[in-house]
Amino acid sequence: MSRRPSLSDVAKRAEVSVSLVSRILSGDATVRARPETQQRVHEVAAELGYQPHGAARALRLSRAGALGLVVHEVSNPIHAEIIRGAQAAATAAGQVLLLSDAPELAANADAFAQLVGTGRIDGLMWQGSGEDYDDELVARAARQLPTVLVNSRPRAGVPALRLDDEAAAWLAVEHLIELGHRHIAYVGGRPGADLTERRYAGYVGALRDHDLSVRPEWTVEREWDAPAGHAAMAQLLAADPRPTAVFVANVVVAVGALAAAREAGVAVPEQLSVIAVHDAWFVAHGAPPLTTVRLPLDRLGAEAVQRLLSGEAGPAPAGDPATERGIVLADPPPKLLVRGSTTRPEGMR
Amino acid sequence: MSRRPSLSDVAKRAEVSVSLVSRILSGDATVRARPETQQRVHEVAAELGYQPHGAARALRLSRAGALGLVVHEVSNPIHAEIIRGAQAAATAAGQVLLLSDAPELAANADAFAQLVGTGRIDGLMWQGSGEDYDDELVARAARQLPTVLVNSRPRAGVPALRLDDEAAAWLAVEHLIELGHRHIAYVGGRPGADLTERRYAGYVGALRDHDLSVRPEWTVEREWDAPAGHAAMAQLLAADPRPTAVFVANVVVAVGALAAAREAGVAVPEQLSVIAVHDAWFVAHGAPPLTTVRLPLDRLGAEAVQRLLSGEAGPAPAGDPATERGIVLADPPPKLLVRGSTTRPEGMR
DNA sequence: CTGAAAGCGCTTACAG
DNA sequence: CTGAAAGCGCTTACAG
Repeated sequence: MSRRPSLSDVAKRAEVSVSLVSRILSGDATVRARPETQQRVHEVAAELGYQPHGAARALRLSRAGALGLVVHEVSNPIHAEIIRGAQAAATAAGQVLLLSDAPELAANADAFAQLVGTGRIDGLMWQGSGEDYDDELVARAARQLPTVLVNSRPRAGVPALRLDDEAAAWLAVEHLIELGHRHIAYVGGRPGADLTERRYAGYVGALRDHDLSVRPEWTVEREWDAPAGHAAMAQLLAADPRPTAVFVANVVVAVGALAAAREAGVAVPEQLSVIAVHDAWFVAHGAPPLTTVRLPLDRLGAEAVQRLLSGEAGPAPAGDPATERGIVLADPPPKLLVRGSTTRPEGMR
Repeated sequence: MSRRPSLSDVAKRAEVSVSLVSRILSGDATVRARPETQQRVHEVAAELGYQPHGAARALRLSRAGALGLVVHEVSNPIHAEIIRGAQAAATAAGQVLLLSDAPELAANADAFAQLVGTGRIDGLMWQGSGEDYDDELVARAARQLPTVLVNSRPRAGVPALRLDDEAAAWLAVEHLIELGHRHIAYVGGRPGADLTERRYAGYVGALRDHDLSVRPEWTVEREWDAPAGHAAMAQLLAADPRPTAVFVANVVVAVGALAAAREAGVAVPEQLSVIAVHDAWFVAHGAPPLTTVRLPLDRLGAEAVQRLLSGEAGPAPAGDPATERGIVLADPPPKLLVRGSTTRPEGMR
C-alpha cells in the first residue's frame, strides 16, 4: 500500500509532460505524439498501475462519477431488486453507487447534508414509499442536484419513475376472475399511498370490466408489512359474506396474509385463493407457493440511473410528463406467475 | 440548483480570509478571532448554505470519507442485514457507503479498478462467501487499501471478522437434543466453505457432547441456496434410517429444505424437526414458522466499519489474530428463537 | 501538435 | 493570531 502513482510519476518516467500523458491516457484524438511515445506512456502507466485519482478528477470536472440511492429498508425484497438494478446499471456506466437509508437521513440532518450537499454524487434516486418525511427531503435534495423518485408518483415537483401498478393489479384480478371467482377482496398497503391507490384502481377496473361490484367491506388498507397483511386477512375472514379470493397489493403484505389464513384454518387455495403483486424468491417455496405478478423492479433502478446520467433528470420543465404523472416503465409488462395459492372457487371444482 | 457556494464565497461575504473561514468552520481551537467575527462567519455560511466540497477535501486530505462494501447478492436476507449494519455505522461516523456487487467486480475489471484503485474509498469490506474469485480479488484490494473480510475466515492474508458459527450450530443442535432427538442430520452449504465447516464443527461437537454418533449418510453439503436445500432434504428423506431432526446451516437453504419435506408429505415438526442458523423476517410467517438461531449480522457490518475507521485494518502484523483465525464477534451471543418447526420426536410425545 | 500554466475547493505550514 | 501561499492530482484553454 505505497503511495498511489500520479500522472506526474508517469510523465517523469515516460519523459513527457503531464499534459501529454493525460491526453494520451484519456484517448484524446487530437494527440499526434509518435506512436512509440504513446506506447511508452501506456506501458509506464500499466507498469506503475496508474489509476486516475477520483477526487482530483471530480474536483477538476465538477462531476463526482457517483450516484446516490436512498431506500427505506434493505431487507425488503422489493427494494433489494431496485438496488440490484441500479447497482448494475451504475457499474456498467462506470459510475459508483452510494447507498443510503431514508429513515436515517430523516433522523440525521448531517447524514443528509453529507450525502446531498457535498458534491459527492451527481444525482440521487429516492425510493418512494409514502412516508411523511419523504416529500420534504426529496424536495430539498432536488434543489441541490438532479433527483428522481423511484417506484412512486411524482412528489413535491420531483420527477418520478414508476411501474405499471394498475396493469399488474388488473392482471392479477383478471386471473382470479378467469378462475371463476366473483367475490374478490382487496388488501392494500398504507392508506393514501400512491402505490396502493394505483393497484386499487387496477383491482376496481378489472372487477368493473366483468360487471362485478366493489364492496367496501372487502377493501382493507393498513401498512406495507407482514403484520398488516396478517391483520387485514383476519378482518376479511370475519367478513360476511366472506370473499373466495384475495388480491394483495404487495408480496410482503401477502406473506402475513397467508399466515393469518393458515392460523384461522382456512385452506389456501382450496377455500381461499390469494395472489399478490411483486415476486420474491422465497414465496415460491412457501406453503402454498404464492401466485404473484412480477414487475420489472430491477429495470426501475436501471432506468433511474439512465435518466440521471442522460441529464433528463434536471429541473423539469412545467408540463413534463415525468413530473406530472411520472414516467411509467411498461416494458417488460407485468407477468403472471401462477403457483399454488390460486385455484377455482370451491363450488366450481 | 445554482453553483454551490465555496469557502471563498463565504470569506468575501464575511470580509475575512478564506483560511480564517476554514478554521472557524472546522472548529479550530487556536482561532482567536473576535466572537462577533466568528458569529458572522457562521451566519454567512448558514445563509449561503455552505457545505464543504467533498472532492476538494478528499484531494487535500487524501481521505475519501467513504467506505466500500462488496456483497454477493443483495436479495439474500443475510447480506441485507450486514449491509444495514455497515450502512448505519458508516453514517453515524460521518462516512458514506459505497455498495458494490462481487460477481460484477469479478466479471468487470474496470468496475473493480473504479472501486478500489481511484481513491474513492478509504477502506473496503468484502462479504466472503467462498466463491473461487474471492481470494484473488480480496488480495488485490488489500494491496491497495485497508480491507476486511466480513462473515468469513481470513483468506489470502486478509483480516476477517466473523460470527461464532460454531456456537450457533451447537446451540441449535443442543435444542434438538434437549427435545429428545437422537437422529439428527446436517445440511450445510457449499462444501469446503469455511462457514459450513464451522457450523459442521458445532454440529459434531454437540452430538459428541451427548455421545451421539455422526453418520456420514446424514451429512449433506451442496450450495448456499434454496434449491440446494431442497435437494439435500430429498436426499435425507430417502436415507435409511431416516433422521428425526435436521439441522440446516443456513436459513436460505432451510427454506428449500422445508419445501422438500412438504412435497414429500413429511410433516414438520410432527415427523421431522427442522432448525436453521440465521433468522429472516419471512420464516416467522412460514408453515411451519421456522425455529432459528439468530446471530448479530448487523453488528458484523458495524464492527467492520469500526475497524476500518480505527485504522486497525491496515496490513496486519504476522500473528495478528484478525489475520490468523479472524476476529470472532461473540457478543451478543447466538440466540435461539423457538418457533413451530421443532418439537419432540414422534415416539416421545 | 505539445508544454506550461491556471484553476477546481479545500487545509495547513509558514511568515508576518 | 491571521493572511497569503502552496499544493493535493487532475484537465484543458492557451501560447509557442
